[in-house]
Amino acid sequence: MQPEGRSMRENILAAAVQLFSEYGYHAAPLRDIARLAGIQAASIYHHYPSKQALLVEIMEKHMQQLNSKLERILHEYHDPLDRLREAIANHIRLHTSNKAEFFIIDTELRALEGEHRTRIIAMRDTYDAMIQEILRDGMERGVFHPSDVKVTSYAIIALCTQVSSWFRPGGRLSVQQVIDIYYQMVSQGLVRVPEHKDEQKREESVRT
Amino acid sequence: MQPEGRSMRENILAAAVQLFSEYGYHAAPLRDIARLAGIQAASIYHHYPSKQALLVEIMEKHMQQLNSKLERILHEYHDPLDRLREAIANHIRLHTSNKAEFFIIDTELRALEGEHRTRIIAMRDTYDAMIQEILRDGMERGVFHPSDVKVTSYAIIALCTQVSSWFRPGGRLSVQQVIDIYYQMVSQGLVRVPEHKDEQKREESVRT
DNA sequence: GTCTATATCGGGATAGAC
DNA sequence: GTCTATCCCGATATAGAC
Repeated sequence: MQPEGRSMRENILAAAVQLFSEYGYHAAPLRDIARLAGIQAASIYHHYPSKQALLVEIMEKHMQQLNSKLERILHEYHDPLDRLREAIANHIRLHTSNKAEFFIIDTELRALEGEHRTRIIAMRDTYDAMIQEILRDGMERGVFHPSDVKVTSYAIIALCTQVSSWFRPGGRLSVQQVIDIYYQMVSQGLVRVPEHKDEQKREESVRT
Repeated sequence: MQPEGRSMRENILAAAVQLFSEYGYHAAPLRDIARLAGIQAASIYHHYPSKQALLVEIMEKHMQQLNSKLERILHEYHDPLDRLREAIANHIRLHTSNKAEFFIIDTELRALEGEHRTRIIAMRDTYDAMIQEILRDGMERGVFHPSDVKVTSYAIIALCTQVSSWFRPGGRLSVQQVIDIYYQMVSQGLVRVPEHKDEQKREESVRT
């Protein structure tokens, strides 16, 4: 079932990714992972010390990638709009090219035990902090509307993250189209403004 | 541990809500639920036929509430902006007043078996369809920017749903403040527009 | 490096007394 | 309506042969 060019270690991890994302960590039996990889359950222990180790390896690898790519974007770009667009694009690209892996990251944090949990959550917090830095800087420079930085960052991340739950490669929309739609929405919002009233208007309370 | 005014049936459900949301459905042992409710595991079966039944009852009850409230909003309001604001408010109000329950709905759909799964997913699809109707109508009437209705609906729902994962009652922000921030963001977006250029501009491709 | 066989445990669920 | 005792199964993980 698995391509032959991969090592058994990789085969096992790929099988774990598939089953963890499909049934969840606790509901995916090691025996099934083994069967998908074409070996017996006991043989997994030659490559990994535990089931938990599979989960940790999946999460760590891809969180690291997400973080390091965003870090590079922050160094390369300095205009808040560029940063925002590139951050959204980065998030969506990874969440679509590695759908299953990021779906696991976003749904199985609870399944991590002790140390591992603390470490992965710290990585996620680092990511959050970088997004918040983009927003804070953009607001200070008057490019973004003033607004609650933390809440806004959660909102943007939630938005782009969820892509991994409905996106189908080769489906109706290309990755780039999804990126464009989301960037449009985050930056401009839904509402069309037919005439240009005093822009202070939006600073007032939303509810009349 | 549980208030005395509730029936044991309710006690058990409340315990299940707490543990399912904290550890996940599969990781929450029935014995622990029983202990939280102050009885033995076997006694649960006098009130519920199975562990699965607890999950189904939690999900069905609150999805029904979410749907019926949105349905009423669609009947009461006809202006797209009112509808959007009320839909967001409804979603966020329920997701904050019943944090744990909706967190379960949003993370444990996979844990539903057979029939139940189909039924709950159908309820969710009904909800999606109502949100999409608000968007479609608003775009047709020129109140919203033209954009992909499905993707936009997923985005809004993802945004408002995630509130249940970080919101703390009695925390820094009130429910109404969160609603205002989110409505602001969905309707207006992040980017401040200092001068009012030709509004057709936004219809063009985002990437130069 | 993979196998078969098995240890060990904890899970959901049931039986039947009170 | 709740209890104790227990069934039965499937889970992760280990031992040791090949």
